[in-house]
Amino acid sequence: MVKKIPKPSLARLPKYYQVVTSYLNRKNEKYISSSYLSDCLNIDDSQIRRDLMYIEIGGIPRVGYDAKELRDVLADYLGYFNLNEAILVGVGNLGTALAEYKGFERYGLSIVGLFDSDPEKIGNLVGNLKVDNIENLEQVIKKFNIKIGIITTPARYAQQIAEKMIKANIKAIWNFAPVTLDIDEDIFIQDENLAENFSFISHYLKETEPEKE
Amino acid sequence: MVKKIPKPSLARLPKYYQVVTSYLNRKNEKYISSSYLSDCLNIDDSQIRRDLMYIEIGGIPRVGYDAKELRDVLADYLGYFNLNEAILVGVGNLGTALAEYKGFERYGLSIVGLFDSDPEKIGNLVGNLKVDNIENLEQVIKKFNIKIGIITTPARYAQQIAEKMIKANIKAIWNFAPVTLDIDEDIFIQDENLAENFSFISHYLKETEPEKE
DNA sequence: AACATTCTGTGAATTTAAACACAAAAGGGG
DNA sequence: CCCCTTTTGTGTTTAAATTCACAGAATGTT
Repeated sequence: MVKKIPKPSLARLPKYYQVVTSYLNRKNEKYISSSYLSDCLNIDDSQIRRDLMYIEIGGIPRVGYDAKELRDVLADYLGYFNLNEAILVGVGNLGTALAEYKGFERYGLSIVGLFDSDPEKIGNLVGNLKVDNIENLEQVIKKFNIKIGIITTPARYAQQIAEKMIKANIKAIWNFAPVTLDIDEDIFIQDENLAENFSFISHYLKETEPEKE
Repeated sequence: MVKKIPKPSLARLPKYYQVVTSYLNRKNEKYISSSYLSDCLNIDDSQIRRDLMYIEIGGIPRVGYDAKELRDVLADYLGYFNLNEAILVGVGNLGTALAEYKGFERYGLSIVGLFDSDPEKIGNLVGNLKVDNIENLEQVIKKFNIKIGIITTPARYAQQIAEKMIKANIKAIWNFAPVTLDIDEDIFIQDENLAENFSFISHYLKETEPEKE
């Protein structure tokens, strides 16, 4: 068996996908080289070749990788060709933005249900979906065999929502609430913490501009 | 001079901040230990102690770290006490969500200007800010000496917006557009690519459920 | 058809990060 | 006041990721 792809390599694959896609849109070239990708992304070229060996694609020496094939192999490997239906809990600003965002479609993500506990919101139309009562969450997940749950609630509700999702047999959670979910089951959790990422900027600015003492 | 903090360590600090903050809100304890943090976050306890040595805080053997002090040292180190004013370009769904999001305040981030090129949007009120014409971007950045630019435009505009920001002497860019910005200047770029992060989920689901062949 | 060039694929070396392991410090209990 | 337990701080080890370096393949050129 082939060695499992390391996490950092997996994290780079979507970047390759992005570059090769835009390359195909802009240029009329059949092949793309690791050095081109390297220039676009500031990633060592041997690193790129090594990453591409994990997914099963071969390049041609002196020529490069078949660009269309590379794009499709990446898309397949990353699961973009699969239909990934998700439900979202917490129809605030962020939840609404995600629900209405069109950019996910090409990655196979389709948000098919919205839930909230606020009576003011239940029944409202967001995008082309009606906000459903959180009470119905488990039932809907089970009925439609939904695999992905997106949590955009305030932090204090996230844990209990996650537990409900898991009880309904969800497989992966995309968590935008700023808490670390405490989960025993073998569920895939992807945490997305905007404030956390802002810290990099905040710290950088503090480092570079020590205005006071 | 003390050794520079490694990127992975820096990335963990906001998590410590989050845990110690909630710890202080919930419990009435003066001290917090690395093993407690370790349990909450699933991070090796010696790793945590090593991380905390980069910021200048000392713990007490057999007792732990002073929780309030830890929280404040983290906040200071991460720049949360600084006022970080930012302008945002691209008032779509995501831009609106970020502009209206209250959660950034406690990290010192304040969005003080919104810009768009769409005449339909210019003049609209989003949160308590009026959307300004993109033409005025450079002028406003310079006038108020803004350090942070947030890009939530479609991918194809991101590069040119970034260049305008840089011309106006911005210091850091938080880029939500799914492109790699090509920048020579010594500017801090923080890329935020939701679709990219969704790939982890997508790939996981594909791995665990090989439905077809 | 020999040669130069350019790109892939991959062992080997290097660098970086994480985990282990334990001495030393602090405090509590008998 | 001595021993036991807990927790920090850190030298050392292990593991992982990245980079180096180069053989070998494909192609163009003279």
